[in-house]
Amino acid sequence: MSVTLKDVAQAARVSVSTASRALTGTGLTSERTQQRLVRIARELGYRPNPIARGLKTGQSRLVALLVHNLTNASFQVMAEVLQARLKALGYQMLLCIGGDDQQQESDTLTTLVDHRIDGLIVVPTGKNGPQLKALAKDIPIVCLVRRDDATDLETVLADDPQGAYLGTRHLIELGHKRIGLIVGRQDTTSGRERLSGYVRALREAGIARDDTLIHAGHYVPETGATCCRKLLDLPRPPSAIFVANHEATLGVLRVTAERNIAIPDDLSLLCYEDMPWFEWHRPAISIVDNGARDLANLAVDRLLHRMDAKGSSNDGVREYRVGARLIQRDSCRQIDTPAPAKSGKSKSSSSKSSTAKSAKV
Amino acid sequence: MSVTLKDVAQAARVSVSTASRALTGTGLTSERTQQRLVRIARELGYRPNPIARGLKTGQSRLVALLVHNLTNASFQVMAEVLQARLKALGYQMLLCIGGDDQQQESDTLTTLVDHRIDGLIVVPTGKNGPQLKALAKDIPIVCLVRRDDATDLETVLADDPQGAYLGTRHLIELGHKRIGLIVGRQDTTSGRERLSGYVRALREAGIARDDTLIHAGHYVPETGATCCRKLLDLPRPPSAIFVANHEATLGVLRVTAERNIAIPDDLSLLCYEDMPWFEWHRPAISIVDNGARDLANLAVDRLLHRMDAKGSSNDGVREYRVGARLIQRDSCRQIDTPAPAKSGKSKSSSSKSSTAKSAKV
DNA sequence: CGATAGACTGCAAACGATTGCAGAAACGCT
DNA sequence: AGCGTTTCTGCAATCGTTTGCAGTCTATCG
Repeated sequence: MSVTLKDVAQAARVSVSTASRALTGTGLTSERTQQRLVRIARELGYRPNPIARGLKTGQSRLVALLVHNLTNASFQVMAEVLQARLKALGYQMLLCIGGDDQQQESDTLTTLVDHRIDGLIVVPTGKNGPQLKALAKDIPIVCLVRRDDATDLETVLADDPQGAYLGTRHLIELGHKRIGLIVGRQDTTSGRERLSGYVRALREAGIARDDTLIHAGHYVPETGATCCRKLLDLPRPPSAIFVANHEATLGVLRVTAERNIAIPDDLSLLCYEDMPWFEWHRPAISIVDNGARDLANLAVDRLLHRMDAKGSSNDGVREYRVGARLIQRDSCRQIDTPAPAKSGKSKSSSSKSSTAKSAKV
Repeated sequence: MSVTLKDVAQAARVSVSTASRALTGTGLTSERTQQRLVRIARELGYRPNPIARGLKTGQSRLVALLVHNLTNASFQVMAEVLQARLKALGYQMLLCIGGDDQQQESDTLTTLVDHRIDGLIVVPTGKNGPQLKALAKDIPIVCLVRRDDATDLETVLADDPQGAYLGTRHLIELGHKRIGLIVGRQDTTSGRERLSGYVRALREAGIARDDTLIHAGHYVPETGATCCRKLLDLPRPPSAIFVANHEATLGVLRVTAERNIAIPDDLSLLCYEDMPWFEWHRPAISIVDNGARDLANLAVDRLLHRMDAKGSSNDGVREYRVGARLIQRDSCRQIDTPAPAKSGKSKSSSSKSSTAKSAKV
């Protein structure tokens, strides 16, 4: 069907081997034939067959990204970054959705290695640690966003302790003393780390930790809602809430809307991770950005490095952190007065200028 | 590295050909050896090498899904559905992000055919019509969500005329007479079709079409915002807005929030396409669902059909529509009174029961 | 001028499967 | 027993590349 190396060789009246060498540019052919073959190949529209090549070389020029779902906006931008970077390097990215099912993820994994992918970037669910570990012997693997404790794979992570610290400190600087935290379960690394950052910021500011202000749960909207209710129902409710996950944010927004709580006037809201609609929301939601772009870029870098330095590639470093940064929008407000009695219905209306920045004066 | 067919054959003391036949189950081997080989293969952990197989058979058991981005939630669920279905059939799905760049999409396309994918499901951007057309001669292609007018490829579409009709009629039934429409550009099929559905519903209801109520533009938040402003600034603003795209919805929500317009009390809002946060938004946003799941399923069906009936597979039908359906939530309100003077600031507070359904009484 | 190194080139064997063809074995039939 | 069928098996070619090895040619040098 398509034109093969043999066709090119025939057209050029050379052997296939010469054609191969000329086109792959091994430098073992004369300048002249090399150029001639390149020209002829182009004229004929020759495209090397990656399957045949793969069979011989054992490489596929395929790199897989395995995630468990795509709903997280961070994954989307990471996927896009990876796609772009890898393509530029001559690799095709395979984006695979593992799903929540352990078995399905495992199957996908084996299919991928069957296809002899050259590298794998995976957001580990923690359900297939052993398999990953075994696979890592054969192909370069880099973990992204999460660490799999069952393995000692190289991992690229957001600096969660620092991000949570940054966010909390921001709220403290705005004058908040009672800051509610809705965080991930404490049996996950990210849950623990985000809590630790929060705690550290509090301690540095000399604010006593109040465990009634701290709620942990799964990263789903429902968690956000129930935790938010609990916080608001406290005898002394917080003046600010730090939601350590975008899914949970949905629940919080819902509850505050239901209770007619104005953000940021009645309550400041800070969120971890960005969503495209956050800046379109009214008020636009301030966030701690986990740096998805940087994460993705670093992940490719590490993976490529491993793919080059095949085998012995143990640099010692196993964990890379990329810094989080604060993006101030309109959902956090300076508290200057020592908190006047909450009216519970103080309609905030417009005044777009009530952002953290401008209120700082 | 891994165990090959030859290893299995040796272990079983048969030739590779016999082993091959036994394991692929061509029925040309004796029951006994067949079973024996299957057993041995399993014991040895034999996994056929798809690359080698592909080289010989010209098939790859790979099916690609090419989209231009992943931000649209519909694409996410479609991707998940396709992944699941295809995996069950023994195919691996390749999810590829074409991006906005025509060149990049084109490159991806050629890479895919280089890799001898068995089939392609593509959301056409319209930028690579000719290439798609050419490719269609070699591999089965099904277009999804959009039609590429430059080709006559088999296409699976949402029933946009019907969806828009459904939504508009819903608003009319709620008593709305002046219904703003923010729709896609009229040089796109979906833009035209959604407009046509809107117009038809109006006509059926005997409502005169008012072109000041109709605004078209790109599917981005900014469009939503500017169009929304124009609508609200009308001497006689609409009592309901139908936004024919989820991105534009962001802009609309922003503007209504800025202007302190209460939904649904001051303005009913209906949106095309679902987003995960729509039902968490307050008020939860009613939508016309384009049936992403059905679309995806139908697309696989069609693709598989083409892949089976290779070559002559021209059934005549080139376009499949899957029905849209209305999902009522809380953003549309019954208009019973002949529209009392708009106070412009009527704070709506809570009363969660003001949904379309309950207000119907 | 002849030897020899160096630069190219071609032959042929891989890579790991599938598959047409032909031979071998087993079987039934006259 | 002889023969034709049927059923199973193995040989070897093939898919489109890459690559070790050996051969050819040119050029350079003594």
